[in-house]
Amino acid sequence: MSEEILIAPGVYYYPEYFDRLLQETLRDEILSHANNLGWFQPTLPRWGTPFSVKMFNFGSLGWVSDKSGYRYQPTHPDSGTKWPPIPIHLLRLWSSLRKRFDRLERGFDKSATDTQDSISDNQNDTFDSPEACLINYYGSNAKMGLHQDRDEQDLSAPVISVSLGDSALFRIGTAERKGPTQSLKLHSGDVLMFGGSARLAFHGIDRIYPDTSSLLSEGGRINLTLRRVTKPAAKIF
DNA sequence: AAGTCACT
DNA sequence: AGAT
Repeated sequence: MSEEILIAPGVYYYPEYFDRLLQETLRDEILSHANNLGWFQPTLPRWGTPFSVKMFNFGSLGWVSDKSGYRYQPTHPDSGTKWPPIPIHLLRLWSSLRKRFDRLERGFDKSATDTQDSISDNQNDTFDSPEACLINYYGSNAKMGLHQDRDEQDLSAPVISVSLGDSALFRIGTAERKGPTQSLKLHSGDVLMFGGSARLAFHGIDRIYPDTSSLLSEGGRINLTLRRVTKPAAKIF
């Protein structure tokens, strides 16, 4: 496992989790699908004001927003096409860090169960695989105001996010809008995970630092967020 | 208000 | 630039 840094209760930072080769693999898979089916531009409920970021999704359910509201749906809002499957490297990331999070939350010592800490898949993982992978593309002037991820029925699983491309200034606070915040500079390949007491923490992107990465030829930043949406089915032995 | 702008 |  790469370095693990506790930012706040329930907020974990893994700098340089993905090496350059894996970043390139993820980039290629994301861009081929998103450019093929098309990015969509989310708009604010009621007002219809467009976001500055472009979006796309992988997985059985994708997050979308328009005048009707925020919601998860299995199809692209423009074409009605089903979202492509979540890339294998992201499923592995989820499997690994989701287990890690449970142990950290339950207060277990890592060494006690380390031999079980495999990133390999097995049938028991299906019940807890990520259903949604939202992809946000930030141009050099794009921002994302402070908000909560609260459109999921199941808030017990953490949110896991991956940064690709240009660096960004990320800010995260508490579950209260007026709570104190901390800023963190995220770089290409970094992973951030927040859940438990931080699952409803307000967070956002204050700015993108242009030309700080060569990963994306057109510049900008791609952020991937893996989430559980529906209540997981009961595990039966 | 997952926006945009303002102020310290 | 960075924090709010």
